Amino acid sequence: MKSKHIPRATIQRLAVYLQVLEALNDEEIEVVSSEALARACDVNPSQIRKDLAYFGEFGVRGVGYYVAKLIQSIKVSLGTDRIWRTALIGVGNLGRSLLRYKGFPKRGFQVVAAFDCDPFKIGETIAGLEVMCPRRMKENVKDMRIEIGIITTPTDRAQRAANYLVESDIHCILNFSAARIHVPDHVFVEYVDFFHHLYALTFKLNTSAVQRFESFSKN
Amino acid sequence: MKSKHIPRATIQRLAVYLQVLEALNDEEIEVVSSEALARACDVNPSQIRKDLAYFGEFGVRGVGYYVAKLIQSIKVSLGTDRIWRTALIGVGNLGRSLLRYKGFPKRGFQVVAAFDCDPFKIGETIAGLEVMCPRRMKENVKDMRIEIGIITTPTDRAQRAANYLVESDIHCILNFSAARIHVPDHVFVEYVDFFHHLYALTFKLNTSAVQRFESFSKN
DNA sequence: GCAAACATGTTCATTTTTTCACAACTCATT
DNA sequence: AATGAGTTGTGAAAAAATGAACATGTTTGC
Repeated sequence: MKSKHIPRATIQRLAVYLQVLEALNDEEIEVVSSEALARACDVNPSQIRKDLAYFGEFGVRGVGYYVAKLIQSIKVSLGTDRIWRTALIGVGNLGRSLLRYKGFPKRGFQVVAAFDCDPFKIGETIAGLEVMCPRRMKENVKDMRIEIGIITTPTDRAQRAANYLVESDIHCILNFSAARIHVPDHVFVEYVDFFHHLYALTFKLNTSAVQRFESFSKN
Repeated sequence: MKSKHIPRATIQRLAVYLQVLEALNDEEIEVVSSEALARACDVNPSQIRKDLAYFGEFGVRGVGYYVAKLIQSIKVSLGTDRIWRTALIGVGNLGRSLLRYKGFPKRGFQVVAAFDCDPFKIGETIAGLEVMCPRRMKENVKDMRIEIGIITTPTDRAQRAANYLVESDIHCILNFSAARIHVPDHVFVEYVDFFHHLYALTFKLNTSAVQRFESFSKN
């Protein structure tokens, strides 16, 4: 395997494989073929083999993939074979929900600090974390070894939150707000918005409705 | 423009364009060029022009795109120039948060029914909706003209929820649970999991760390 | 020990997506 | 009216992703 650029789509699929493999593991299934895994993930078997080949040779010819080992290999490939320490900025409804969410550690993450610029929220304790002023972010990021920032502010506060994060030397941002944010080149930003998925659905509904209409008109 | 298959990536980008355009509209900017929009969305200008060309000719040569008109055109293209009626299944933490979330109408959606199989939850009223038993789903879907189902159950209940939806003649499912669900071919499913985005970040962090290490070793 | 069945890793052809480059068109200015 | 600067829509080229095919390796059964 030679080092090469890895498609973003591959990373997304790896996340899916991981989820399906965890389910297989829970069912105490020990070995899986690319074909069986492909059926479960609704992709092409070669696709899976190729995706995995970017990172190494994890399977056994004539046998398949050992589920537990493959899970571990994918976690290493994605970088989630350890716990990443994150900070959350913006303690509104969404922020509070995330702070109270128990599922982070299982997926390789931990929220270790919460920030909000609202003086009424600063000092409040949520899920064991004291809400802090963003002005104190830089020192906290350093002291607490925070590597990822999660923005859950309202749209109009997102850029300021991003600025605080960048000034605190964080290069990785997960942005739940509706704002596009501008950061230096070396900073990675991922945008989360479940409406995008709803749009994908309405688009399909729409076009399939149009198709039905058109074939109806022709007859 | 001839009718052709439209890439999924195009749909996702349209959603981004829409968000940026709404922001421009709020700033009362009336006209935008593909180049300016491209900068804001961090994509290639021709990409934008081509994405839009799938659906029609929305711009004016020598001028650019009229923001308000383009917003409307994209909404029509995505099918969100109206309100879609959705039902939510699974009234846990996430389900409750979504039911209480005020932002649906602005994005073209409305949650008009909530289901849960827990007898202690049935009858409870959340955000003005009475939680109902999934066994009553089919009649409700018909009566209330529900077109999209949103699954917010625990992982092990997701498939059953999907079955209820399919039996109720719903062809569109947004699945927030961690389970892959199996449905007939004519049913569309979209999966929402923000950890996938975190994985994309840790992957990049990991590889850029490796690269730094490797170039350090060489010197 | 050998053959048959199985399944991976990888190459190669195909398909899809992105980017480039430019003709076509608009508008402001002279 | 003509010129020039600006911008779209689109065909062609380039790049990237996908899928099929097969050589390579493993296991089972006889």
